[in-house]
Amino acid sequence: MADPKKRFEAIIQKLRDNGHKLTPQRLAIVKILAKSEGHPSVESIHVRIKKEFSTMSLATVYRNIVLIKSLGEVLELGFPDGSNRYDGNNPEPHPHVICIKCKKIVDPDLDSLDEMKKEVAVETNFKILNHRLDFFGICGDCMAAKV
Amino acid sequence: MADPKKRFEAIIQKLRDNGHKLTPQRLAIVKILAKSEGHPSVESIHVRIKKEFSTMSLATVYRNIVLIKSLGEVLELGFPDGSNRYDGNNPEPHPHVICIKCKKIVDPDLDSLDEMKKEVAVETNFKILNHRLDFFGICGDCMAAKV
DNA sequence: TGTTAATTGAAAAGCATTATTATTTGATTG
DNA sequence: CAATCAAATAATAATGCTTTTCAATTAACA
Ligand SMILES: [Mn+2]
Ligand SMILES: [Mn+2]
Ligand SMILES: [Zn+2]
Ligand SMILES: [Zn+2]
Repeated sequence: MADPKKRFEAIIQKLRDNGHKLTPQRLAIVKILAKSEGHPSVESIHVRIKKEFSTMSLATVYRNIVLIKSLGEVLELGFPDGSNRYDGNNPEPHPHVICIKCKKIVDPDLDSLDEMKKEVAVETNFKILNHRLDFFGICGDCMAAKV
Repeated sequence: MADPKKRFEAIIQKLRDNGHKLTPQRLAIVKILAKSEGHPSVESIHVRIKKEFSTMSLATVYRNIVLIKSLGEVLELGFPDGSNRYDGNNPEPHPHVICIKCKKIVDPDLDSLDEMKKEVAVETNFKILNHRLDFFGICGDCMAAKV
């Protein structure tokens, strides 16, 4: 895991470099994304910030995520059911392990993926630019909690 | 690739066994899914069948896909942008290679995934039940077509 | 401090999918 | 080979998440 403070600074600097204003709402969103503990959703970001800024609009969270995404500083994990989770701590594509019970999302250590990518490129004659790998299952906590 | 005729029969039999009627609309949908050439979308299935049944409703395509999915006879590839593609020829989870230019979807041969799944299970203490692996890139045809 | 373009909040619009409902129809039975 | 009836269909309305709109606000810069 990258240092959240360094990630925060890096994202802020990127915003500055591209001529974007640093509003309190924006800073609050970046702060949460820099850590991305548990891979937050738009909704959970909104709820957390509302405690401090009661007028914070959901549209503002969406808008800022679109902006930060366009700068390549947050990884969006969009799911077919329409839900989205974010990782601003590590914005590069990487595998995820998702608990279908408690919705926890974890970053596993896996290095065999690069080799796999090369295999696929050779076999299919594609130029591979990106990838997405999700494992779905039940986490240890939820297994233990089962009756 | 499985034999489309055998897949067609298998899906039809599954429908019969579960007490579902075999309507002409349903048979037309199953026929396309059994082959799943190019991993069709709801829209492309609808367009193809409309040529024969001009009154075919889009809702009917959706309904039947939900049904066939519930019987485990089609794999749904849902994308974050809301689009969906289907594979009724091989309904088990498997990797896909997707061309971002022409939207072609290909099934690569990859066997190292099972091992990876075991690694992840051990490392994260999850019980892995399912997975999704997509590679995004540009296919040979689109590379060649580039000016 | 004043100027200005970016950003915001609130509400409306957009859009793929799902639900509703009246009508039609496949399958079963005798 | 009809009659029956639950299942399926077509058409349309509703849903729910995300984006857009627009007037008001504000960060940045001189
Ligand atoms: Mn992650
Ligand atoms: Mn496939
Ligand atoms: Zn869990
Ligand atoms: Zn292509």
